[in-house]
Amino acid sequence: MTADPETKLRADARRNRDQIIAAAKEMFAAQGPDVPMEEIARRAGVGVGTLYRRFPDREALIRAVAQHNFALVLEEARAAAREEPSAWQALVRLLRQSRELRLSVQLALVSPLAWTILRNDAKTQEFRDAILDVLDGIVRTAQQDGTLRTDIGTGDVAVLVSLLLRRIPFAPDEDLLLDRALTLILDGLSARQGSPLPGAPTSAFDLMRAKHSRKEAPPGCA
Amino acid sequence: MTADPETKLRADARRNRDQIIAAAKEMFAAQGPDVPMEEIARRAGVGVGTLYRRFPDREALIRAVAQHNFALVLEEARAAAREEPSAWQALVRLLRQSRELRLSVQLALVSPLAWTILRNDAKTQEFRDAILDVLDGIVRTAQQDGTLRTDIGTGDVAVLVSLLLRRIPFAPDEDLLLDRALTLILDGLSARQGSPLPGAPTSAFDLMRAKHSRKEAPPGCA
Amino acid sequence: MTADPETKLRADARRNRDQIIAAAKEMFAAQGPDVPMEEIARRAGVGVGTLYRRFPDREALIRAVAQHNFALVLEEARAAAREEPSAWQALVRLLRQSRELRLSVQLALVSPLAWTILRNDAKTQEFRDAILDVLDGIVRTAQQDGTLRTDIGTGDVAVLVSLLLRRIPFAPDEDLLLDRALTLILDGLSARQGSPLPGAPTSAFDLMRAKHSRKEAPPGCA
Amino acid sequence: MTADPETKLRADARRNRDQIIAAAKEMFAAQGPDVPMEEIARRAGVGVGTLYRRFPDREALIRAVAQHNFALVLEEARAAAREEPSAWQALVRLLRQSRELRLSVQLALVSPLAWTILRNDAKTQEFRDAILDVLDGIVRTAQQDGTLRTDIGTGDVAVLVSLLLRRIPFAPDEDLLLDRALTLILDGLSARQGSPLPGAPTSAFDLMRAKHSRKEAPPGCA
DNA sequence: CATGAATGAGTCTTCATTCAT
DNA sequence: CATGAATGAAGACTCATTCAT
Repeated sequence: MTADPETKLRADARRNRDQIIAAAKEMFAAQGPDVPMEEIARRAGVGVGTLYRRFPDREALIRAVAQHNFALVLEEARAAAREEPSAWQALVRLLRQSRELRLSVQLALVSPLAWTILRNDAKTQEFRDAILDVLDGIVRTAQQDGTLRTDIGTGDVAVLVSLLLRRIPFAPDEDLLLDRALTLILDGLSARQGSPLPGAPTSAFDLMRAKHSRKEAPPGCA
Repeated sequence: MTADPETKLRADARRNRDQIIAAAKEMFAAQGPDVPMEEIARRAGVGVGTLYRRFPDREALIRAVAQHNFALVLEEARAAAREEPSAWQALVRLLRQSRELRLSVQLALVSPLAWTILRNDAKTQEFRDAILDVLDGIVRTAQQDGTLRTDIGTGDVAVLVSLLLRRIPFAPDEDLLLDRALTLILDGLSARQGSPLPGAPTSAFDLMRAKHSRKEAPPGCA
Repeated sequence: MTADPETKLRADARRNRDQIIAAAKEMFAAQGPDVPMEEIARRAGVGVGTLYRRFPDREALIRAVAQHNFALVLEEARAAAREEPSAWQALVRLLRQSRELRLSVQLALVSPLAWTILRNDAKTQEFRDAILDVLDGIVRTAQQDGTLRTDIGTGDVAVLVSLLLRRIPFAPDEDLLLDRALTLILDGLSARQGSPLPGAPTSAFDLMRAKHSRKEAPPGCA
Repeated sequence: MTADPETKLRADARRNRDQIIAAAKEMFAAQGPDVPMEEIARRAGVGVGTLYRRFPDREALIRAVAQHNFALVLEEARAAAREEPSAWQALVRLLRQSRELRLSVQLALVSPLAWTILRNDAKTQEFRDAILDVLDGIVRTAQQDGTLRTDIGTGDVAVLVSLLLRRIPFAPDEDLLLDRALTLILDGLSARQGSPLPGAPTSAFDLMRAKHSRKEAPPGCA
């Protein structure tokens, strides 16, 4: 639909671009978003010059990596909605898959720098909204099916997703731990029960609202 | 009970030390653990030299801030265990309070650098273990009271705590959202119900195990 | 025959490298081995960055300068051995030339820092040994010719060489003074006479032995 | 004769002063004249404040250490002249002793910084001249005795002394090596023989001349 | 007076970005 | 168009010196 930079590139140039994004993704994951540009270039097997030709500065690279990741998540979400027999199962898969995407996504969430950059990036927001859209469909259907509590909204689910994307400090066997946490959370989501929740169901729109307050630093920034 | 470096310091030196930690805490929170040392010094109202006299390098400062924060959390946990009428309520308070400590704690969790530093810091580990100890008492009591699921362990609860310590990307009204998430999670923890969980209850000890594998980089590091 | 780092460099890079070494040599001589890197860079007509690209730190630069100098001395020694009609004359020329190399060599001998660095540098040791080798040939021949005392060894001569490499404090007309000292010393070396010497002739090997005790600080270090 | 700062000091203050000079002498010898002032203070067992009360800055400390050392050398020279049966033997002892004073003196000769400071220090010059004076007496007498070559002057001897004050780079068994070198040099000095020397005998005055060109940087300085 | 805390200027070193080859 | 060399600004850290306790 959109993706200009991905089209119209000579084969080799295209390959370079992909290698750079892959390299950056790994290094961002491992060392945070301030790894030296030169190291990214080296890992990608190109010179710095080439990197800079493709991405004019670090911000552009961060944006590109984030978009790339969000696109994968969106793909996954659509596949879940499409392929799973029930909305609840789609939800389960989504939460679980998201966790698997953790390693590639979290990079973008980790640093206040990246945070600010992405908050102001239109394309990233579009992806996010598209993902929320898909999630919204799943949530509503699950609630109609009677499998999901009706006192919650898509936003609430999104929040839980985002929590599950993080690393656990110092933990051995992180995967199993997160798997168990996921199950506990799903139990909290199921229709069977109900502590009263504070506030009103948080809609997808509530989260999208965020984009109206562009240019803001993350809360807590000086 | 308290650490050595905190005692036996001339009055003014002591005050400086405190101001530096406070300043670092805020700036780490706002900008991540790589804010210029000079800015921290400025915010603390001292010269860089003073900062370096007290903390020989950035690592030492990060450690000090982390220890300071963990001490607060431990204090809170003990207060909750002591003052609340039931273990369940202690647990609820703990989860909620921890969330309030979020801003000060997360700083330490955010960067791969900080991660590695703290993973290898003995004093930090001691604090963590002490906190897990308190939590362990609460969890066992709540399970005996029949308010907490018995197929989970202290470690599982700790994981949920740590998840709730994070920021939510792009979210407006973060506090309300996390409050709702907390409630959902508590519902998942309550004794009323039970999806089968993968693995066995994760004990406090399971998490403490981590300390045996010192010196390791965070998983994902190259 | 020549070192690796000197080859395969783009023409301009190579020129820069040479200029940096020349500049460092002069400034080390004039101000000691702790002149600001930036001044060296300025004198070489490059930015600091360039200097650091070529020599990762001060130590590397010191090593490079020392190797460069030792290579010159070795060249000189070989020329003397090759071109002079007698071994004695080669010896005289060597002692005299060495004195001329004083300005460039002494820099490396002056500071405890440089001392330690070079003592642990393999390439520097190789050069030193090669020089001793040439000297050894000259010494033995001169002794067979009956022009050089036979109760001394190559090491003894080397010691005298190294003494003549130094500056004389506060002296006006340093060159003439050293020239006279050199003559006096040569008189002491000539076969004509002989006070008994303490110990046995010091061989080249005796000096090379030093390399077995690597990593040692200069005698006198705390 | 002169020494004001050494008089009129309370006993403890005096002891402090001595300890500081001793500490500085050792550290200058071991690490060069730019060791941190604080380390000198620590080794002397006093606070920096005390050090600075006694010596307003590094230069003053360097001067004090140098004067202290020169005073020792002067003492030695006088003792040699007074106690030895012949001038030649006094000369031998002087050269040998000087070598023993090496460790304490060389510190002052090592760095271009110290060099410049001392060259401009009147008291240091006085000491040097007094030493040359004593040496001059010895030299003249030895020449009259017919034991010392007459084509050399006191300055020539002084140059040889100063050469023997240095360290030998990388050498094992430095002491024996210098002992042998000393003997060779003495052989060059003895009256028995005579290569023609360049220039004229260098008098003590020739060396003293240096003080007329105050404020000059060491030859070779930028 | 002694002490050691505070200050800040001075260096080293790194890295984003530009540009010649 | 790719490369990697050059640049210089920015930040870490040290240490001489001053000054409050």
